[in-house]
Amino acid sequence: MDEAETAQAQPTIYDVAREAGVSIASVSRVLNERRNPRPDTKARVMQAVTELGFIPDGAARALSGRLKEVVGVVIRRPTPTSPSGDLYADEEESLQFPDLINRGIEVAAQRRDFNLLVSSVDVDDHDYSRRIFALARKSDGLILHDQVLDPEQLTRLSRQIPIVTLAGVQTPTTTNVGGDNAGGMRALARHLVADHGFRTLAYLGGHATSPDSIARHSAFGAEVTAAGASFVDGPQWQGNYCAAGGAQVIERLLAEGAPLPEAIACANDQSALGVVHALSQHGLEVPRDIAVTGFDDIPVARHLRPLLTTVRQPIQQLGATAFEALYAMVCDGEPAGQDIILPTTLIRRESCGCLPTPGLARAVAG
Amino acid sequence: MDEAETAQAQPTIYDVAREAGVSIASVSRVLNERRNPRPDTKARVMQAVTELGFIPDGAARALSGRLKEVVGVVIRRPTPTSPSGDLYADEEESLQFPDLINRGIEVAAQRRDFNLLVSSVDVDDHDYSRRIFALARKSDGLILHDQVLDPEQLTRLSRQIPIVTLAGVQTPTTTNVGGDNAGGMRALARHLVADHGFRTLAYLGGHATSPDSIARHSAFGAEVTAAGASFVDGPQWQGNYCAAGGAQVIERLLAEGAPLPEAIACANDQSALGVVHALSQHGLEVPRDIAVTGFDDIPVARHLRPLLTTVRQPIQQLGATAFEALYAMVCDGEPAGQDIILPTTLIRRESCGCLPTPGLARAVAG
DNA sequence: ATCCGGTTGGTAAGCGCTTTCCGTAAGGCC
DNA sequence: GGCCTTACGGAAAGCGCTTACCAACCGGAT
Repeated sequence: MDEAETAQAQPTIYDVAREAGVSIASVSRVLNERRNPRPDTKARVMQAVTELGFIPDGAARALSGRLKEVVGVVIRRPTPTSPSGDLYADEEESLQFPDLINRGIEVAAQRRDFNLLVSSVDVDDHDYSRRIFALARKSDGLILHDQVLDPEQLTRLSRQIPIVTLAGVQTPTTTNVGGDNAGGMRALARHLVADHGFRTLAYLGGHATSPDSIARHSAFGAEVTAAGASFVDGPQWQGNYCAAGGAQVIERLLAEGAPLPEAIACANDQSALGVVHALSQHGLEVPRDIAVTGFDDIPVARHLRPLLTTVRQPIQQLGATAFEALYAMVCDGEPAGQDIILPTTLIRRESCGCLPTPGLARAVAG
Repeated sequence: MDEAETAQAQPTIYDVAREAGVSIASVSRVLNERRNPRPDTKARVMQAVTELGFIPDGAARALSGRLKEVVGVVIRRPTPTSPSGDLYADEEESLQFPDLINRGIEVAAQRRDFNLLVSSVDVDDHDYSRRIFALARKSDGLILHDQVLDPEQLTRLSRQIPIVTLAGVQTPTTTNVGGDNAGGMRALARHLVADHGFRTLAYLGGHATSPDSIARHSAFGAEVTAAGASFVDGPQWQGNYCAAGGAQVIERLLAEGAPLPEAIACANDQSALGVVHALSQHGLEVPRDIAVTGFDDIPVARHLRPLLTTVRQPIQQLGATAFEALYAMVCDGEPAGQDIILPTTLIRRESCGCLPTPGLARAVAG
């Protein structure tokens, strides 16, 4: 008999109770530290627990009125379109920013004994809302990256379960957490115009509907104009937060023979990465020929040549803050509808034309 | 009355049944497509469901004998030691390889309506095993990155729940999924020695206990020696899979005035990244002065200057394969104890001394 | 010794589902 | 029309846990 293989029998609380010669209530009380059981009861239970390798079933605990201790996280997976060949084939799958956010969420969640339940959706998935709703019922609360749900469904769902959005917009039933887009972009614009003297500047966007990208766009444009420089704008500057998208914008502009501005502020670092790459393919060197900047300050930005000038967001802290906000809603009944904005910092490195810091490319706060 | 705020009442199957004028059994049958209910019954249930916005509770479903539809994933979070200053402060938190694996798992899981439940552990966490065990009881099966559990506990846990390891070793009760370390490193060694004529080569390790790193080390060393070149080895070549670790190894060697080999094969791309960075800080240029290679072929490797020569693993496929193996164990009772090895490919780019591909840095399969 | 507040353990209800087991209605055949 | 087969709906059990609720028991005061 090959019972060694199929011995997937997980001990239940009844097994423990029988083994310890007590009732299941006592076992539960010992495990949850309720009502201070007598030392010898506690000892016998603990021994039975270790002996049997008992771990309480999460589903049963959750069902019994308590928390699931799970926070659902939804990220948007970019649609795999790779027009520029296989170079970017799965680059699009390297979502550094969301992954870092998730790590921030996870670290914060761990302190409360929560776990992350992750689901990704791609936009053209007709079925995405079903999956998000299913995720909702496996979780105590939801953290949504980007805009993965249309406002109507968001509202509906937020009546059933606490929701925190990242890079979304706050609603009466929903809390939002984000970085200070406007402040960061204004500082960047001032630096590029006032310190470097650039006269023509463009903003390379993220997703067209992204509130973050929209905010960055308008703050940058306004500040550039206010500083007396000219803001190059138009639909051809629409990227998608990915390196491939940034590269594509450059390729198109060059193919059309359009004149490039003196500086390009990208919606995020990944886009900037693609832009720098595409420019170098055409013999244009950053920052010698043109300045390029990013947003986020993802870790790899610190290993690129040239070192990327960017606006730093406290990425992990964004995630941690989102979790704490959600936790407060779940456990303390904290009301939703807040808008939490974390500060951003201009990081001047090389790609804007600042001189390389000799010896070590250490970040310089602006 | 502010009931608008606290109306967190999630409808249950009873509400639906009442609304539709049927029994809860019928509702369940409609939702799970069992026993082909009569059209009008189905219609009334469906209407009640949409009207109330009902979504079945995951915990209750799971408890009722079915699956949780959750796969637990444990990653090892590097201990935050940043000896080289704040440059690498949270670079260590950018775990590109694990994150890509997870994406692969997630995509595969989604096809089966599973979700990823993620937990990270850092090695010095005394409490890590409790957390992994808790995760186990919230999941139908576990996928473990690295070696996050000692063999004894692994065995114990694997008797209760199916486990697939990545980059571990397969055991009688556990299936392992990994890339072909030996094959990839042999091809790399041959290329470096035979095609480039390097005479002294070193391997910069990952974690000392990582089976992957050990396999890469010995395959590389053996092939280098077999090809007649000399293999530089020793404890000073111990990295930790992170850029910071790679940089540190170089810093120490240079500080000691030790002669560098002609080529350094790193345990993974992240290490190589740190190595290249550290070398350039000391005026050593890759590949002019020294050759450096990676392993994994993470997407950013394609944007580095110089383009990184590396051994490509099908990263996302590793994740997807791990999930499918686990799923087979969970649902079809597939026995454990398999060892699944996916092929690797040598990718010759620039950092080994190969000429840059003109125009486009496209991967060249070896 | 009797009574009484304070503890501690056991019993049982119930969380929201799935599923088995019946009962009944509907349809096919003689 | 009566009988058998088949199809579907409903009642109820039960998944593994938490937590009232209640019984028993402790020591101290009377």
